[in-house]
Amino acid sequence: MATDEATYHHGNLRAELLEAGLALVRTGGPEALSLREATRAVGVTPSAAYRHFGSRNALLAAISSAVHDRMAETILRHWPSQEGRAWDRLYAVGMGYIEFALAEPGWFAAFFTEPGDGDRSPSRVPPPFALLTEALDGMVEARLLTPQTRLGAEWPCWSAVHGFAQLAIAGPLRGRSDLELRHLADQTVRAAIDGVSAHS
Amino acid sequence: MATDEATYHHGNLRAELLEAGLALVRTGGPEALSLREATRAVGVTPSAAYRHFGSRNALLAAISSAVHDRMAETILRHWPSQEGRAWDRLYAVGMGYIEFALAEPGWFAAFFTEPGDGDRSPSRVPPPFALLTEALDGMVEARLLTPQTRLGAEWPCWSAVHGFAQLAIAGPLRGRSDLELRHLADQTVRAAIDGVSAHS
DNA sequence: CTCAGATGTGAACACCGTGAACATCGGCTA
DNA sequence: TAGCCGATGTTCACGGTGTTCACATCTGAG
Repeated sequence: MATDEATYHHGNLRAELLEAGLALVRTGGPEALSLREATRAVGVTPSAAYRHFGSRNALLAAISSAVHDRMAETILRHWPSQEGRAWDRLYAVGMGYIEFALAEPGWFAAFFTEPGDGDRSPSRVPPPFALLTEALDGMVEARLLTPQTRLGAEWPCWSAVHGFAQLAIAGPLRGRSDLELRHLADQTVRAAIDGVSAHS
Repeated sequence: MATDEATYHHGNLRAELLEAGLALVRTGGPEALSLREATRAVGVTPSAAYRHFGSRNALLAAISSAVHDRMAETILRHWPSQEGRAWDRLYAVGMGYIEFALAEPGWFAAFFTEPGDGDRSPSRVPPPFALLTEALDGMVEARLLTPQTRLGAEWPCWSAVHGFAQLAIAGPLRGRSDLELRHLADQTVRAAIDGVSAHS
């Protein structure tokens, strides 16, 4: 629909601001999010944003939440469908996490945003985390993990993939070829899985 | 001394700006670094900073580099002195990394800063990384790692500790008690070491 | 049909990074 | 020793930012 209807009331400003913000963050990371530019993009005054978000940080938090959802969708797209592939599922969660981060570095940089001041949305468990716990539970069912080693296994796993993404995007691994990054990611995810199941 | 930063003419603005910047970043992270506030703190005009740093980002890069040095010092303080403690050394590197991050979250947030525009300082290998490679080489000498598994082992290790720090500072682990964090850090570092040495 | 609440506007404030022209001062050379 | 040149710091200005507050406008419930 063409957007030249000059109504005083915009209609769904909140959704469009979120979308404009997502576009800004996508290309430039969280630093590139500008309230003024986002409002400019949707043809509205800067102050209008404050009817829907308590602050720039609140908008950023909403963006971060939307990014979590998109990552979960990406991971689910690579989700092994058959039963009895517990190891493959855990591997897919790890590699999916990293692939999303490499494909959308700007979004990934906004992954952890502290709620801050004017944020009203309830902080929830990030969807990718839910997939990780599910995959780890599957490892126990498949007897690849004991209930003992299962305890707290989320954190070594999440740490490994999140850290790798950070190293590859902003750290000393930046600039390496996609092929090399994919190989190192594979090594890292395997090491993480081996690490949590070492004494099983 | 080959150090050129000492007293060109009058004061040592460069060093004092760096120190003021370190203080700013320490409490508020990289976002809190303000060229104007740093110059204000040392009693100088904003533009004066541009005689020593090409841009705000260049100052931030210098700060980041200084933070790397401080972390390396922290790690070295926990360095097992005796020979033949290869595993302990690797463990100490990992735990030292995490402890520094938890103790100085503001500094740690500035850890990876892309050089950007007006930055002239040569990008070097971060000192903590040098300690990691040294510790891993020690693992090979102690036959706890094969030359085969040694290849690229830096990345799973660094990923794990860096990711854990991120999760604990800005991510879903924020707010957990120090005791719990220390326990999870221990678990994560052990898993990382087990992971890289799984098939040795 | 009315009017109260939700939504968007306009102007203003206090910051910020950055650049250009100008002032100052110390060390090297003649 | 005189004098200049380059390094250092200042002054002023520009355009950008988040945020607030009083005001204008629209919309839906009674």
